[in-house]
Amino acid sequence: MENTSFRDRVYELVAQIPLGHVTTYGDLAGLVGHAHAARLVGSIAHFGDPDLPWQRVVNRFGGLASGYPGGRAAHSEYLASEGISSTNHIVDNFETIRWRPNL
DNA sequence: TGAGTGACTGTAA
DNA sequence: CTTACAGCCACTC
Repeated sequence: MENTSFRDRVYELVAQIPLGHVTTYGDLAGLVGHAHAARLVGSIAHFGDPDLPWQRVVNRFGGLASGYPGGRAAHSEYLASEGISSTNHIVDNFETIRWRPNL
């Protein structure tokens, strides 16, 4: 029995994001089978498990999230501590560090 | 139980 | 930058 709810799949994926890499809400949503549910990923991020590295999850532009606790500044600094440099609230080399579970 | 809200995306204006 | 519409599911109240 696979209790594969949308939320559980997102948890698994986010938990598997390697250090120094990031992914997008749309990608996570699509990977769990709901490409139009990017919003869900955001909701789950807010109400879900705070221990997961949501800071590695960014929007389609590779930019920082809107409601991250502490603001985008905190988010950018958090990413910097993982080796992810960012400029103007947009992660550097976004396409390069963009992680995918199929890889 | 039901309504409201949301850390998003895409297209359009 | 803004607003608007449409789509998805989970969470809070």
